[in-house]
Amino acid sequence: MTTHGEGSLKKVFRDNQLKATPQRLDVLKLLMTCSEHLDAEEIYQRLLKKKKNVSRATIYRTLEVLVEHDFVRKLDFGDGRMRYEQNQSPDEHHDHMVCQVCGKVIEFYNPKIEDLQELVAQKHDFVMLSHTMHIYGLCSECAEGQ
Amino acid sequence: MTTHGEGSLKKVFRDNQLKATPQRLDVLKLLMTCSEHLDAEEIYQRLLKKKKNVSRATIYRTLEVLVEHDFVRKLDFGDGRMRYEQNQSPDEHHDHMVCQVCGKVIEFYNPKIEDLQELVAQKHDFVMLSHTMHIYGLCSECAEGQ
DNA sequence: CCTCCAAATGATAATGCGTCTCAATTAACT
DNA sequence: AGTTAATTGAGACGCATTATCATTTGGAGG
Ligand SMILES: [Mn+2]
Ligand SMILES: [Mn+2]
Ligand SMILES: [Zn+2]
Ligand SMILES: [Zn+2]
Repeated sequence: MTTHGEGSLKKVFRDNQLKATPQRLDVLKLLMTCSEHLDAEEIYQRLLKKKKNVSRATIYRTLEVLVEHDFVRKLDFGDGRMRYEQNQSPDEHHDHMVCQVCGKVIEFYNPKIEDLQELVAQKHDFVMLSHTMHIYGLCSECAEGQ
Repeated sequence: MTTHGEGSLKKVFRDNQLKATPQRLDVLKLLMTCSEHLDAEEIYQRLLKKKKNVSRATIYRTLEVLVEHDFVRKLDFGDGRMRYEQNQSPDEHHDHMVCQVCGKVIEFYNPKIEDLQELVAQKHDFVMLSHTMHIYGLCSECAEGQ
């Protein structure tokens, strides 16, 4: 949970030969101070509310750049649009549980599953570069109300 | 690996109050005799080649019906289109490994992972209704050629 | 500061998968 | 065979995302 000053954020871009534009800084700052899993439109709307006008095209382009450089993870929960979350550190991986009623997202990390995934891949002479694991169902609150 | 006669396929639809139209039978027969993971366009093209002209709209509608009734599984490998595969039996689940170079799909089933997924869900008071697990990387052939 | 230019932006057109509409057709029951 | 509600085909439409291109701008160099 490091606090990110303005300069620190600019460094993120400049260290990668990218211009530190106000639009990029706005998008990155929003994601760094948000624990939710936002889609592009939600990012656009939240910035609007803060009088930060960034075009949708630029939001998509910035997200692409941030994903390429591993500052952001792009997630597909199967509802037709991609979601984005900060990627605190490249080694801090987690998977997701998504409630099909209220949309709540629960994050989890299970080292045993991670190890087994690697084993399964090896068994098939497959080089695992990434994986996705999504559990869909009902969160405790939504299961309660039947 | 049961062989499916024409009558057997018609039964699939009629048992569910659905008309056994030639278009639906064509789509179902193709999927039942195919071990690949086809998208809607590929299904359309393969039927065309066999002089079975089924409109794209009907293919989508038929797939929707087949998925609803658990004869077919709809898969999302994250490349922007859905893929479909026969669902031999409702209890015979498997997950997928996808080569990011050649697109090859390897199917696998790991009971330990399945059990752990259930445990993780329970730990969060989450009712798991389904899950997806995709391993992305390089198949043995593509890893070989560097 | 001032200049310069490749990189970035915004507006909007284009793409692509998938769904919807609606008139015409047809499966299946009597 | 006649009836009718379900299904089909053709094309319009929706929506998230990407591409285009004229305009703007970050930041290096002077
Ligand atoms: Mn997350
Ligand atoms: Mn499969
Ligand atoms: Zn819920
Ligand atoms: Zn391969």
